[in-house]
Amino acid sequence: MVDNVKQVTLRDISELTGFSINTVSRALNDKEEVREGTRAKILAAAHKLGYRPNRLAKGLRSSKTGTIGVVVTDVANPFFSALVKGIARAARDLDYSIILQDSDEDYAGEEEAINVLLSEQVDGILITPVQSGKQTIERLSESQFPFVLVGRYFQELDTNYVVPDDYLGGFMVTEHLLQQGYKRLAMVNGPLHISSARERFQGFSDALMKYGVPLDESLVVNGALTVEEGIELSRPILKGATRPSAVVCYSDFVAFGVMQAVREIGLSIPDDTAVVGFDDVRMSSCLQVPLTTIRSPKEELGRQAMQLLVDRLEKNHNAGETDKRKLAVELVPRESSLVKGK
Amino acid sequence: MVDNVKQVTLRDISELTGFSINTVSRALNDKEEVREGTRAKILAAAHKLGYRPNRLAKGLRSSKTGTIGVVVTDVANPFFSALVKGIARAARDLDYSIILQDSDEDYAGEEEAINVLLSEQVDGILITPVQSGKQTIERLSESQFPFVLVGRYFQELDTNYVVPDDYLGGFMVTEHLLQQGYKRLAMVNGPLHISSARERFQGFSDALMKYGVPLDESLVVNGALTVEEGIELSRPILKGATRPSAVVCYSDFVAFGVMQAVREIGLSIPDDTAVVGFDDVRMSSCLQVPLTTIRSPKEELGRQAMQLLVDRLEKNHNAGETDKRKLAVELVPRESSLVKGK
DNA sequence: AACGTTCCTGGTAACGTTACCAGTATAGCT
DNA sequence: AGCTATACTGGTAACGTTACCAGGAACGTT
Repeated sequence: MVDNVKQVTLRDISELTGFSINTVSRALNDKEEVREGTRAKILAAAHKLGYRPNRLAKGLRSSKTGTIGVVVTDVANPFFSALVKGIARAARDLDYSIILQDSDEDYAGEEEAINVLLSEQVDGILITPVQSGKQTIERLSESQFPFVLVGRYFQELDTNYVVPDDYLGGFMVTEHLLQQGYKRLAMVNGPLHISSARERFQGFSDALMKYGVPLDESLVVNGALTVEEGIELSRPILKGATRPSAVVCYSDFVAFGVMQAVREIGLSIPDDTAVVGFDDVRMSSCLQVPLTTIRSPKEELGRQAMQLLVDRLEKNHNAGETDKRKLAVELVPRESSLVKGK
Repeated sequence: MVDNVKQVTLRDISELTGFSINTVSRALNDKEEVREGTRAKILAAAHKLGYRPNRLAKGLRSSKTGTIGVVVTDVANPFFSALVKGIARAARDLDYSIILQDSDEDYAGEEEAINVLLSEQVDGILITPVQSGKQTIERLSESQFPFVLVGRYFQELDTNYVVPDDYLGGFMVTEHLLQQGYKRLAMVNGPLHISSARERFQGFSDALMKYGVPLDESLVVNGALTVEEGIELSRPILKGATRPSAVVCYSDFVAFGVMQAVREIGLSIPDDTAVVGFDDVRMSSCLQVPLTTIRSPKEELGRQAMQLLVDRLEKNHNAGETDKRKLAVELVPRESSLVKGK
């Protein structure tokens, strides 16, 4: 029940029941050394008054706030909002609160966000790093402050992280195209400072190698994050001399842009040009030509990251070693890459 | 800079500079009664030590935490994540933090979320109410706790709110269809306990009346929120005896579902059946047949709600009267409702 | 020179909670 | 009955901050 809102304190319960504040505190925190009858009376009084512990005071005294800071690069992006959803769910289950910060894919913003979170005395931080710099994360790491990277990581840094297996994803989707018979593969990739962009490219290129198909560097472009960038960056490739028969995109968003560019030129999907994405955003299956993509377990990434962080905080669970997780991804073949008649 | 992470206190600065804790506090809070030289020394020391105020202690003492609670029904929904984005941006600008809770479109979840937020001593709450019950909000209202409803509101409750003009949106999009020559209009609406569903329907029905088109109740169905529900609920209507020539949907999501159902039956959009949505989610323009929709100013809703709340908190700005805002929406006509040759 | 005024600074207490230690009462033992 | 052990309870201090009041120095005024 959302009872009255003014602060009810241990003191009020103490006065109502006649027990000291100490006893009241112990009773409410399930400490053992309280007589059952006493505890019952106190609990009843607490309920009656609508007692709600003051987490500030609790946090100040015990230096555990039960609050986790979360920094994402863009909440409005469905990938990250799904991640946040997973984090929020896990937080509720584990009885933590989350303070959300949006870095807007900006390095200074990330730094500022972390500072605010530290000022808020959060117990730990979950962060999808911007990755245009790594000092911030390095500092956090050196300071021993508990944090977990989610969705992106630094290969060269020894930190906890929970990410999708982007390399394998890149490999799988490329192999899929090759098996479908597509030969001239292009890639409209994200900015290379982002780990997932690098890994997906690596998978892409390794798959080509495995199938003996040479990598045509003129068909690879980097830096696309949005629909618009997908359109802009794919145009030159699609209009170039050696038109690709299939385009691997950094994300579903970018794929939407590429699809638009393809149609703009008058080509059809998938007959003239196959397009594949990454993430499996909700809408990708709703397109008239549904998008082939790699499904990453978005909510699960958030859930596991949260769980990992809390485990570290509460159990001090092998605090020495870092925990690095790459979650399995899944190829979701749809029409945008299916050869007619197959 | 993300400096070292261990807590630096006023005490540390006090010891380093030789001034008392009080003076240090005053200097850092820009109080007037501190000599300039003193202030400079203190600021320098604070910077050197990497001082970061402890917001718990600050909040405990001053009963202002600089933290706002945010409750949404589903962060993973692009409409709400855009809203959160706006809130997060405004929060950063206004120097507030936000604690995010996801009620999962569940009434008990909402109640729980609010209780947690109160326990966190937030200064105020922004909430998109679930609306399957209103007691929670009523209690909040009675208790005088500062809060603002965002995106949804209760017509019968006198509270602050910032919502899109759903009535007008429903009216505009319906009028648009009628002007395009569509006559047999269906509506796949959301659950009627949600204010926006009721208002959009009202706009729909008033527009029909204005144009002298009778409302066919067999073409109206309620309760759709997701893509799947859009598919399921529209099927009977589309397969019914009196097939509609156009379908007004509760949201873009629902419209995606309806579009799928339409194609499934073998009809084409917009020639056989026009489909229009609501919200203008990012992807709606990327479809092969781009979706006509009503654009609601999602980030702006969040921004204004935050601004309103903070104004109330800080300026105690006409605390008596509630502030009710309906933001303008915009018709975005696209192919999914454009008659050939027009 | 004595006085009030202004400006700056420090001391003390408090916000609500919990940790630690000390105290009291009861029970169990000889 | 007297003793120790046990079970429960209360007192005090502290977390880091700010509000309030008081004190002291420096200055100008008469």
